[in-house]
Amino acid sequence: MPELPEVEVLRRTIESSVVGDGIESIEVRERRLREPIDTRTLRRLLAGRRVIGVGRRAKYLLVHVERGSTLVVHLGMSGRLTVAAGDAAREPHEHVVLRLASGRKLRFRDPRRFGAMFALPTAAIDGDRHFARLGIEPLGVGFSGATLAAAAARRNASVKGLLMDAAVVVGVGNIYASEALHRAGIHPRRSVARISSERWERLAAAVRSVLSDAVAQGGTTLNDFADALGESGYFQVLLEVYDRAGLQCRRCGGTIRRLRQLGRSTYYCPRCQN
DNA sequence: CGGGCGGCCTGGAGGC
DNA sequence: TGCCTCCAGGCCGCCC
Repeated sequence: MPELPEVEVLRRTIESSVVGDGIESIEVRERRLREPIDTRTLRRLLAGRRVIGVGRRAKYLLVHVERGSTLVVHLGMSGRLTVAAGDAAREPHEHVVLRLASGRKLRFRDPRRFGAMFALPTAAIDGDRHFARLGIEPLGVGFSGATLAAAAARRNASVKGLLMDAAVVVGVGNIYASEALHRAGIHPRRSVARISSERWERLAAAVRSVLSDAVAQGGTTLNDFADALGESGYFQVLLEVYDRAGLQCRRCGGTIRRLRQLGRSTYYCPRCQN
């Protein structure tokens, strides 16, 4: 589902459309998400307050409201958070509706219910169990090949496993891990113990470039990603390996292969990745 | 402690 | 057409 670029695109569209608007009321129709929704806390911390900013940490969207509270939204695999007219017809799996002072509604849909929605004091975010163990932001300052090399010390995992470990670097899921490794020319199964510092730098740069290119394209829409206004992304047409098994590598002409790794599909080009 | 795997859910695609 | 199986972008907790 949504990885860092999709959540960042959502952040920007939510920010431009709801900052300044007020949350009038909160209706929870289905509380059984990955974590059950605590409706009373949502109402206590959010109702009657205006949205003052929208942030993101890893794949979590942070909707900051007046008087020091934050609504946290995680899209899981199939979640969508969209702004709609107040009288818009209810959509399937619309679990939470926030009525806004402008008359519109912010609605959360999630067919698979792998998502999460909760509220907490803004000052408590860093210490909260969802955030306390998260690693570095790949598009922020300080992320480099040295970050990855340091995390690789005393480990023996595959490089793809390291990239997808949120305690090391956040926001990189199954699609962008495959894409970044392809850009860097590194085989996804390569042990982290056998990667030179030059390759770590190349990989960190590839992670950064693939994520920022995806943000610029509005994210990747394979099935259900859409931003706050319901717009799809376009990065899927620029994917070099993901979901392209059997097709030609656009860089070297080799044939893209799929393998099973950590229970997930990994895509790579055996000719230009080693 | 690191790392691998199953489980949580529903829907869509593809095979028979 | 219908039924079955597999698969999906995340994350947590359990096990070794």
